[in-house]
Amino acid sequence: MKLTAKGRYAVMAVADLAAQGQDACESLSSIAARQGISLNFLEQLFLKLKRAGLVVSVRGAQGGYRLAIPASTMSLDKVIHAVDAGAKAHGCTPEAKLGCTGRSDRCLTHGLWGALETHIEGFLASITIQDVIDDRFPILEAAE
Amino acid sequence: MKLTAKGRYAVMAVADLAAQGQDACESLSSIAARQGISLNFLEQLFLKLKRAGLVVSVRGAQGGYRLAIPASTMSLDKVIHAVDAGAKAHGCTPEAKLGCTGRSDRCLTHGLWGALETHIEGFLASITIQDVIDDRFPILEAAE
DNA sequence: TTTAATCTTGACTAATTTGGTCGGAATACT
DNA sequence: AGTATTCCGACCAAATTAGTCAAGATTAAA
Repeated sequence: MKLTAKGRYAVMAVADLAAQGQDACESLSSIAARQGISLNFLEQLFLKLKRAGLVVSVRGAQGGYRLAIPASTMSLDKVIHAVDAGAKAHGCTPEAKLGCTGRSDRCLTHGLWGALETHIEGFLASITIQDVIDDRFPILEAAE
Repeated sequence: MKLTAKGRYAVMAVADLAAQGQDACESLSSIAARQGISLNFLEQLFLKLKRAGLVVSVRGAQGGYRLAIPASTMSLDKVIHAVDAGAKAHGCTPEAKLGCTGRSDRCLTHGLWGALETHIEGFLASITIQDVIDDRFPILEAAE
């Protein structure tokens, strides 16, 4: 799970699309204009979002994109995973356990990073695009 | 808050040091040997850890590093912040709110990334080096 | 049937970050 | 004096990021 600007832009763009109405069909150019994101960059993002089945495209003139599932069931981790696909899990957990067992007698942080990953993912999974539109975050303890 | 290999190495190294005993004075070469980390790289990390007041150095022959505070009070976020200093906060919260207000009528993800950051930080703050040594993680729900 | 709007796709790139090395001082113990 | 160690900045290669460009496919409208 990476938390990059790309993921943030994707969330912004999807939220913008959803804010136009549940079944609104919006062109990328209008989203780009509203959110101040480059059109070409948006295309890149929505291509991945489409492949992930989060949005559907309407081709041709007057075309655009539409949500494939309701905003209230579209969790943030889905959106972020879609655009940051192939994100290598950090930590020593991937298949080969690189430099973990075998080198030192015991990798002290082996399970830790996995637990952290799980934690973050759980948090993002608990928030939906609808929550973002409504400015409502489930657990916002001490955030400014 | 960045979660990079550098931060993980730092946690590993500090945990290794702490595992040698609360007031043990260990040279970086022995830690490097045990953990399979390059000596030069470790120096870089411990320099920052020292500046952050987490460890104290003993120069000269037979010198090394020692914990500056008990392992049971050294939380992971302190360690990670120390080595990943200057980490730019991601999101639109830094000073100028780049491309946030003023461009679109409202930034939909403004508070969100801050909340996420807070959340991760809280998680890391709840775990201490002692916990890592004891292989005990506060809340390990579904992690392998 | 044109035409124009729009999506689709992959290749490319400039800048930044990451993880790490090198070489040399400074310092302190023996 | 000699040696082990920390200190510290410069440097570097590879990966990643964020983003551009160009060309093509598809469809709606005129």
